[in-house]
Amino acid sequence: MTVMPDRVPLRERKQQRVREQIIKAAFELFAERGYAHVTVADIAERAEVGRTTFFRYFGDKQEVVFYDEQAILDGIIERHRALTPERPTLAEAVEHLRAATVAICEDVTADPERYLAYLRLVNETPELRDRSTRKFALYTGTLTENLRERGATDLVATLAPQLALACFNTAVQLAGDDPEALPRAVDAAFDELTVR
Amino acid sequence: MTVMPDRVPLRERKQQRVREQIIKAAFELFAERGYAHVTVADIAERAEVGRTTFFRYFGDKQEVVFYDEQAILDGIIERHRALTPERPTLAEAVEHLRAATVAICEDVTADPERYLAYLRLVNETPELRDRSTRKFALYTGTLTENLRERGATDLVATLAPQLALACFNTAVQLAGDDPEALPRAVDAAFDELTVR
DNA sequence: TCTATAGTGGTACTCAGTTCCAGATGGAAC
DNA sequence: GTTCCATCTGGAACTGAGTACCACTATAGA
Repeated sequence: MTVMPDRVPLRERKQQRVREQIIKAAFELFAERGYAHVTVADIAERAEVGRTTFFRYFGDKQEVVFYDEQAILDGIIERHRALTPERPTLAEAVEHLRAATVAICEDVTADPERYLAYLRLVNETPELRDRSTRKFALYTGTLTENLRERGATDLVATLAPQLALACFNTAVQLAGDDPEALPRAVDAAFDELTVR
Repeated sequence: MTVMPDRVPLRERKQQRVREQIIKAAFELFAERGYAHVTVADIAERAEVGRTTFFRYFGDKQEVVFYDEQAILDGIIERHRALTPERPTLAEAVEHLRAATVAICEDVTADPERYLAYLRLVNETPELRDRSTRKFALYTGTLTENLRERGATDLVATLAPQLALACFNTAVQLAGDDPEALPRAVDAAFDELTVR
């Protein structure tokens, strides 16, 4: 998934390994006992690192769940930045976000097993649901900045990502636990939307 | 604000007083030092109750911030339930939600001082932002149920509240710290939205 | 006035998250 | 290989949120 430049220092490879160990240990334990019944100490122990190290790699217990998603969505934002036209109307902005949103869905459901595990975990844990929406707010915020830089009006720049998010959330709900259905559901939601 | 039935038992009146004391103490302290630098023990002490009692009244430290909002928005949902037509199209559903959303804004900004204090508090505290969005998700969920009961399709029932929320969020961002501007901003956002 | 019941607050606990520090380790220079 | 520096590690000790338990008190109702 990540492209390795030649001559990766030993130190960085080691850190990468530790990060993966922690994520692996965490997801195993969450699957076994559920998020609430796993302590950070448990994760650290199974990953064979100190508790302190866990917090150095992931700011808090929740973050370990979202580490992957971060990378995927960063990529989407990058792609979106390149594609958005100058001074877009709301309709144009929404149309470009539709493409980006469908792309997100395809990335996210590329590994259906993992996606479902993630979905189950987040759905059954209120804290994680909260955090998940924080992530999304962060992305809409970044997309809004992109649109402003491209000369969109304040209203367009703010509203377009919010509408896209609304369609995405709707699609996630409607698709339920069928990853295959997600991209089509996104399209269906966007189809209902005709903006000025 | 709340209608008192005659013959309110002493016990209940006392509990009401305690609840108000806690809320008052909490908002005072948050204003003085910021959310993060106030402990639950501090709040309990100023409200002259035990720490245990705080947690009995409000499940956690965050909840005390949102106690009022809960009541206001419950009212809106009640109102919405009464007004929604049978088998609404997406356009109809959105139009009714526009009215409900404007009403929310008017209620919320009825006391501008309080609204601004609340806004500042939530904006500067990530945890509270998270929790706030959870509340909203709860409302969209309830509105979706209402719409389903009224015979709306799954897509309409799910999408309409999400779109309304998108407009609301957009309006809050655009209005910034000017409570007066909020209802107009909501209308402006909805005006951009033409649905099938 | 008496009694069942519900609310109160204190104590002690678990766990998340932070701070500090001493020791280990990789990288670079010689 | 040796030395030195910067960085990473994990342990210890701490704060604060949230929970469980329990003895005490005050209210409602007879």
